[in-house]
Amino acid sequence: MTDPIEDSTESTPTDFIREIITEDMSAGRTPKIVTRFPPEPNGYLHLGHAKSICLNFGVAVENQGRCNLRFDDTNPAKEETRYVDSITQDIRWLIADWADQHLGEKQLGAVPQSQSVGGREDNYAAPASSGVKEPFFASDYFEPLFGYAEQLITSGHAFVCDLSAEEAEAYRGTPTEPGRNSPHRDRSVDENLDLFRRMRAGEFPDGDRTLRAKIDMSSPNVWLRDPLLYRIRHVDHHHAGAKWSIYPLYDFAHCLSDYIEGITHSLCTLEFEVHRPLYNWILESLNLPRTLPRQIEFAALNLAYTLFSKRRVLRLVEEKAVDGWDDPRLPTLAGLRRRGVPASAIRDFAYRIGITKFDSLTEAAVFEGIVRDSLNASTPRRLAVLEPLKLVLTNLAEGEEYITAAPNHPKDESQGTRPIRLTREIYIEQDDFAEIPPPKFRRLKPGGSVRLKYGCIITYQDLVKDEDGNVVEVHATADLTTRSGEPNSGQKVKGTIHWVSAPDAIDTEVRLYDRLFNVPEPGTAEDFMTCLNPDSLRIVSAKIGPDLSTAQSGDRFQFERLGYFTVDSESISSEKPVFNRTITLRDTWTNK
RNA sequence: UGCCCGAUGGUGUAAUGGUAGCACGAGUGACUCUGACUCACUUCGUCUAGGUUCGAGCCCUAGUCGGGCAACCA
Repeated sequence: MTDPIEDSTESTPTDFIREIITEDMSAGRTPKIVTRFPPEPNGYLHLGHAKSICLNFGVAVENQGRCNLRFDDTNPAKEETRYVDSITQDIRWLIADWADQHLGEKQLGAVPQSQSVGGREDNYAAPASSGVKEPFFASDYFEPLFGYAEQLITSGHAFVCDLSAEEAEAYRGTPTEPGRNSPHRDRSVDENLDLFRRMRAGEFPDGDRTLRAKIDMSSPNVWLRDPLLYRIRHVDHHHAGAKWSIYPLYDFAHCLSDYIEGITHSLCTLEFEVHRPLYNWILESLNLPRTLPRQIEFAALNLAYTLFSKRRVLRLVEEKAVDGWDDPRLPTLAGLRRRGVPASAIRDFAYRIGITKFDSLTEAAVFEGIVRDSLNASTPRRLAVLEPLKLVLTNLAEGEEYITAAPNHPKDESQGTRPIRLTREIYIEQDDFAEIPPPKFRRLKPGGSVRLKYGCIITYQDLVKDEDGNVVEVHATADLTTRSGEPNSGQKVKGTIHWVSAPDAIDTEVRLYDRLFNVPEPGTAEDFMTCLNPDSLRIVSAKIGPDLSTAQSGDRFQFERLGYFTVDSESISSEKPVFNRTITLRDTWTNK
């Protein structure tokens, strides 16, 4: 395989971030591009993360660089190992065979090495080139981070503050009013150092003291008003263990984690824009020997009819609106995978939407169109009937049968054919018959004819109703001379419908997924739980043939005229495959 | 009533002082043993007002509208 990017259906995108990076490269500001994807292990990855992953890995691939996977795990109260595992798995699935060789990981168990750069001590977390690897963890940097905090104290850039959370908030002022200096702001370096070390030693209870940067309480940017650097938390850490009773906050940990890993471009979403001066302030206050990373912000993804926020998705899970984090209706990577969406479709989508600083709302049709495109090219075709109606071909005898070789793909002959058996009794889709048809109805109706896909042309004869007046059976006659290979096979009729032979038919569960919300922006509603689409999941008992009954977990098919379906990965224990509908075919008829 | 950021067809984006283009959607038609795919055609845009310039979507000023920021979250 050549450059994997060239194998994508999309050409390499250009955007303002890639322009900056290209310029930094050509100006010689950095010999190699290193980016990072820094998830917090407190939830599942979703489509919004995929945009960031594809940006960070894309930039790395295009510049022969590297993208580190780093867990931003500085808040042990909210983070869990199970999320570390799911995130790692999701990323590997998304980037495998595309950017995998650009994934930066470290040697299992490695911690940053102290090295001397230009006579100054430095900490560097090197990527592993071979051996057993694992992702990077911000929590592996707690020791050097502590050292950097001591340096900040020593140089008069940080102090220990005894204010409670409520007091600190009151001292901070408001966006329009300046804050006031903490009464502890002018402690001596020695006292600060002593207090900070005792914080680490666990001498004080949670919330008793904090380490704060000493910047400017009257800054118009509230993030520069002596922001917190460390807080006391007597909790064990899922990765670092029971060693710590103080934990660094995002602003302190993130910029230094970037630095320690040699990140050149730290790409994040727009809400961190106002943090950038602090990001730079911390790094510039430390007299670090290597080139400093540069933070650049871009707009997060918003997709119509869906929600990304972890808090909200968690509520959907907890209140059982969906069936877990990998529910196929969720925009989580795990959910999309289970839904049958290929990783390549998600990558194409990430490229297609572009990178800007404009807070946009992407139409659902963009994503859906790309999923259809990616599935259309090579997904094998099958016939399946979702809501069966019995049809009897009255001119065929019981036991009479005709076998046709049906192509597995209309444009890819290399996929070969499979046998299809036409018999006296078959099932057709309820929607494909109308006793009183609407205008331009091209399916079976009284007095009309249609073609059975891969079968022959049939002509309506009569119907059978139950006592409630529902059509329970349709009778028709088959013109066997119109079968493939027969003299009249070229005969035209207005419609073609799909069907399954009754003796061959097996009942199996098919889950028809639709959008979870019925409003474009559920996140802006008073309560998004009131916007749930009651029909987001419909379970039907469908008729499938023998060519589908042995399908394996993860297999994908197009059920002709219906959509794309995949075998549910969580239902493998049952003898028959359970199918999830990935997406319908484009439909230019139903809405007319 | 502070600071930061943004604004190009219905939507997402490109044009980096020199012809406003692409994709998706929508509409119409062709084709069709999938009302799919494919193909053809059509529709539709630079937030406002000034300024600089031979020339402004792009640069400057002011305004309007939208987003973000005052967690011991990230």
